[in-house]
Amino acid sequence: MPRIRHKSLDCSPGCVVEGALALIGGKWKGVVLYHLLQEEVLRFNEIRRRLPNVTPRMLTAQLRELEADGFVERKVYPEVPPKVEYRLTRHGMSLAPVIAALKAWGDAHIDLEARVKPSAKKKAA
Amino acid sequence: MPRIRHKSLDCSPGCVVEGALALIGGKWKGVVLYHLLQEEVLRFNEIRRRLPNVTPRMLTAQLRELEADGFVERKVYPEVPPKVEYRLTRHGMSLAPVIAALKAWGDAHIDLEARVKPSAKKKAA
DNA sequence: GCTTATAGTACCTAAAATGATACTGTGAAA
DNA sequence: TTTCACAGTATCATTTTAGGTACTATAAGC
Repeated sequence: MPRIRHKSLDCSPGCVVEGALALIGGKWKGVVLYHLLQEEVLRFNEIRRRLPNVTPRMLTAQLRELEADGFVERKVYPEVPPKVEYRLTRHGMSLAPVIAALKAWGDAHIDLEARVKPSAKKKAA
Repeated sequence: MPRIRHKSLDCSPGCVVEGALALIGGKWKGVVLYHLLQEEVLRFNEIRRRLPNVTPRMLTAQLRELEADGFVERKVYPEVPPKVEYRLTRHGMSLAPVIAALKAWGDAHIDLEARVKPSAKKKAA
């Protein structure tokens, strides 16, 4: 997904829309937020199991960005084997209506069986 | 923004969230949709003027994708100089609650003066 | 005759974002 | 003793996305 990173956000008033999208627009951020909204607390591999196609590299990256943006909190237990819990911060929870709107729209308009979206132009194999 | 394009969307139920994000996650799609929701009809250069930093190349690309995804309708008038109108389709209008949620969240949580977002890691110049 | 506006296109490049694969150290379970 | 799970890293390559600049045709306005 395109990270939106204009130096100047001078496309007001609509640009907060872009700004919001930039924050949750990582390839897996939406689902991660969704699951954390559902489950309160999840460990790294618990999230991973819910996202069958994510690589640990990507999941780490997405979680770190969500953490940097203040949406999730990462709690490391000094145990062996390692134990790390992820949960939403208050700021992260404020995204609930956004995620809910996306979910509602998706449920109503996305056909999961048709696994390829129109604009995903793929050359005829 | 990362286009989401897994071959199999088997991360249900949360993955419609990703699916939805993939559709509106182009760098300028959010703002374009926002403005079209506000104004009903806009011509190419009218949109362009509302997005000070967009290049015609990018704007065309975003509009074409929105069109391919069935969100906007492109109406060409066979005139000279050219006249092309863009407006939302019914499908595009169904995104209204999503855009509204993004806008509301952004208005509440994004500081437009602080032009750089936390996760936009930029090396100290 | 020159400039402007319209709605783009073409070509090239740079910068992100994503992906594949292999690997780490430790303790417990088999 | 070998294997497993945990929570990641490291390294590499590929794919996408975005941006820059220049250019098109035509008619109207000056």
